[in-house]
Amino acid sequence: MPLFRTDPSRIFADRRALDPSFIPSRLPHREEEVERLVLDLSPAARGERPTNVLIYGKTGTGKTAVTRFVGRALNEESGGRAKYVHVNCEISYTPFLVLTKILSELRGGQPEAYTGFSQDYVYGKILSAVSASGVSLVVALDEMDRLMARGGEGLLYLLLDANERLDSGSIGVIGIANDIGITRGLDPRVRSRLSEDKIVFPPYTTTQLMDILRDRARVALRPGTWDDGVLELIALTAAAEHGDARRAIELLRLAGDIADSRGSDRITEEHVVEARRRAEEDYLRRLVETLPLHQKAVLMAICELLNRGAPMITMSVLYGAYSNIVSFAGLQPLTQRRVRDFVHDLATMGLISAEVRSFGREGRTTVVTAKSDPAKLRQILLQDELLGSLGGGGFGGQRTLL
DNA sequence: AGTCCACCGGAAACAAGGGGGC
DNA sequence: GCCCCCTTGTTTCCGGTGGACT
Repeated sequence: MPLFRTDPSRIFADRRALDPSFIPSRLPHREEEVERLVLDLSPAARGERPTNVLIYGKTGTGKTAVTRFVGRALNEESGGRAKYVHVNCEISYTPFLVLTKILSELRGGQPEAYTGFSQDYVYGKILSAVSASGVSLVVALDEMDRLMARGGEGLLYLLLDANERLDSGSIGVIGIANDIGITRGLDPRVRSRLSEDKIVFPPYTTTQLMDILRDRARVALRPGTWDDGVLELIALTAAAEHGDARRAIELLRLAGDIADSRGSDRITEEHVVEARRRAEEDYLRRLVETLPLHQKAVLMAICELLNRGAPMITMSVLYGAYSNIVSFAGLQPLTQRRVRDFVHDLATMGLISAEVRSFGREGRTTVVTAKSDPAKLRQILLQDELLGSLGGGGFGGQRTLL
């Protein structure tokens, strides 16, 4: 029996319509937000400076989709008077990378290497490109949160201040962030200039998610392969997780894939349940597999301590366990300060929870507890070449590393 | 009220690596 | 070949600090 099916899909009519990057022709329940953003950017369409705007909302509330949607229209309809550039700060996560991304977009979208040039040089090139063409440049900084820890404020200052230095043309900024508190601690001048307008994207409700899913299903799936019951199950799942539309669409695609691979001619609730299980496991696996080695070792130490029924994992206990594991592997342990950062990172990812607690005379320290299933984590960690080899092949049973 | 523990967490310095200009 | 720029990951340093204990 062949491993792959080559006959046309029984489920999908156009699977791309369920891609995360797909921009649909209409955005249900975001009409107001679209209208508001259009209003903010309309000066740019006439070649004037647009209103700077801050956009807030949790993941999957349509921030990126709305901004791209409006930005694309701006590029198409302004007759070259405006140029919209969308920067994903997950990828361009330093001021320098953002500036080079903007410059290469201004020069036609070909990625160019600017390493070795100074930030000032790239900034100057942007200013002269804008000035020479007289264009209204609109820069959207998506996932701006990522940038703030790495000198994002300086970049914002440069972009917002650019208009003072331009003879012709202008620059407007759209800041897109998950956290509403992102402007706290910003220089008041930067903050007030950036937030000339603020748009908050509320989470989608279950019924709104249903509408979105129905829209997508009509384009992406063959008629008769889905029903409202299936979509509702997906919508309920996503609504439970702060109304995340991206996740809802991903689940629909995965459920479709599962139905397809089983040769079914329709998506059932069973497929959705299976999709949900796989999505969770994939997420965990991806997260853990991409951790740097020492961070994996820290996580492994936590799993081992829990495995041995350690009553409480304090920083010193954890550091001791981590040092053991790393030394086993013939490596030099990193300092406790660094491990502290790792613990903090793991907690941010939701893999563990870490809480600073004081014990009076016994001092103050971070206490770590499990958040995901330690046995499952351990299973994934043992697939790492180095960590897995520590048990001498037959590892994975009851033996521990400590 | 003051002490003291066991770290916490910010900041700065440092090392190494990738890359360009001259 | 040397110098400069940017990035990433880490170490070093050090001024806090919550709350049980005296």
